[in-house]
Amino acid sequence: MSTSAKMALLEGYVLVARALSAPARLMLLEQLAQQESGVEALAEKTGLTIANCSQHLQQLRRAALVTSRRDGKAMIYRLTDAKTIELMDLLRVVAERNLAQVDRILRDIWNGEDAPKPVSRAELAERLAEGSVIVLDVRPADEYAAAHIPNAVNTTLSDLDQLLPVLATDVDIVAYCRGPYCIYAHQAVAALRKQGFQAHHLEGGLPEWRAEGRDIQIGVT
Amino acid sequence: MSTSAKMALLEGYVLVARALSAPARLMLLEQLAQQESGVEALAEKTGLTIANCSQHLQQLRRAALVTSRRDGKAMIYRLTDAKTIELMDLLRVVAERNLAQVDRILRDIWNGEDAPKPVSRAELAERLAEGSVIVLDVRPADEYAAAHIPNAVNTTLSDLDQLLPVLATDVDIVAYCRGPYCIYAHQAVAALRKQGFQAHHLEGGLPEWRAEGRDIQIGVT
DNA sequence: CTATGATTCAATCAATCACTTGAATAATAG
DNA sequence: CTATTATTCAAGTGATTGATTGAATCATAG
Repeated sequence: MSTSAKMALLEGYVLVARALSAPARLMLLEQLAQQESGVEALAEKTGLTIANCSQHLQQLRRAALVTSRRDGKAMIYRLTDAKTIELMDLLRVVAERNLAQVDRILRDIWNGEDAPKPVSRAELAERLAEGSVIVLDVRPADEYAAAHIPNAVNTTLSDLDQLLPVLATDVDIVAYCRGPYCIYAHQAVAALRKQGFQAHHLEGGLPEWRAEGRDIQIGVT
Repeated sequence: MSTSAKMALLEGYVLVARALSAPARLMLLEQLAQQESGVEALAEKTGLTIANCSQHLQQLRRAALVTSRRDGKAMIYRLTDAKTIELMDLLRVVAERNLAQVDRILRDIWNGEDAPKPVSRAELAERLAEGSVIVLDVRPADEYAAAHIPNAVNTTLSDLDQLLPVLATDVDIVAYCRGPYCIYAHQAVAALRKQGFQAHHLEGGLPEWRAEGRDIQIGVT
């Protein structure tokens, strides 16, 4: 019992770790951290086939990281526990601290310079109230439509160039995307800074902003 | 670049998650959280063959969770970063919160009752100073010999029965082992409570106690 | 009750993993 | 230099994983 209980526990931990050890599943979890979703929506967002997506979701469910409920003929998945987001975040931190491979990719985004310090949510809220900042939402249009920070301008990385001419050069820009796993905001900030803009990225993403109960503009579902 | 950079980052995170997804490697990390060690010592502690242990260690090194240095003809491995311990701990918490399978094993240890609240390190230190507590070190003898909490009594689970008759029934007992991954202390406390003793387990284990700079009795190396 | 549509299951294949065995490397003792 | 000891490498085996395809399930609409 002594050793076997320990092994059984370890196998439980391993089940969770295994669930996090496929890029497809990390993408699914990132997406589910935004909002609960059906299989088809998740498949489209992640670029997986529906059957494959379904199987990854079931693997996540086996590890109890997600739960599902039926809504008509659709199955809706959601995160079981917000702790999972913390776990993914810590996974990211450990990887970024230790893995040269990851560090290099992040450096590439910033063209060798150090990443600028992120803007805290409290600071952004304050500056939003003053109106002394432009907020950029670098997520797909449908996610922007569902919910966004008030007065945020929606753009994608590829459309950013078109937006450049109309942006004021003397006002700070704060970009955000989905959250810590999402690098759209980083890439947008890097591109903006290259053009001479005063750009920063928001700490975390929309889910974190929302979780703090901050002001939000909700669209039609 | 946009998508491929993201995929490359995800693969980095996956590398770390994969490193945590084998029981053997979790055992190795738990052991390395105690102290840096050579391959042979680790193999013996974990019950792995030396070659197998070496390969797991290299997998951990590939994920940059451990680093190695040479000492004479021995390779000494140690944790790269204390954050890894946090990551393992959070992995444990998520698994225990969500996985019925894990919860059941823990319940089995406590015979269906809820686990008693652990004793904080501050509280134990205070009561040690008063002398109003018996401390039980439920780790293998060699680890006890290397370092232990002052005045702690060393025992193993199998030897616990022999110790029972000599223990005072009117004094609280606090048991500890390696840390959060180690369930010896839990099992010892459960056994003691079954016999009517006032037993609790220490929050964390010896590494945590040590990390706080608390009093410790160090043996010969 | 039958048809429809969303999701899951089942079967398959290539790739990877954990483990074992035996040989190869590297540092020290004699 | 040679023998010894600690560790790693290399090759092989069985088991598991991720992805694909097509069939099967299940709740609702008609």
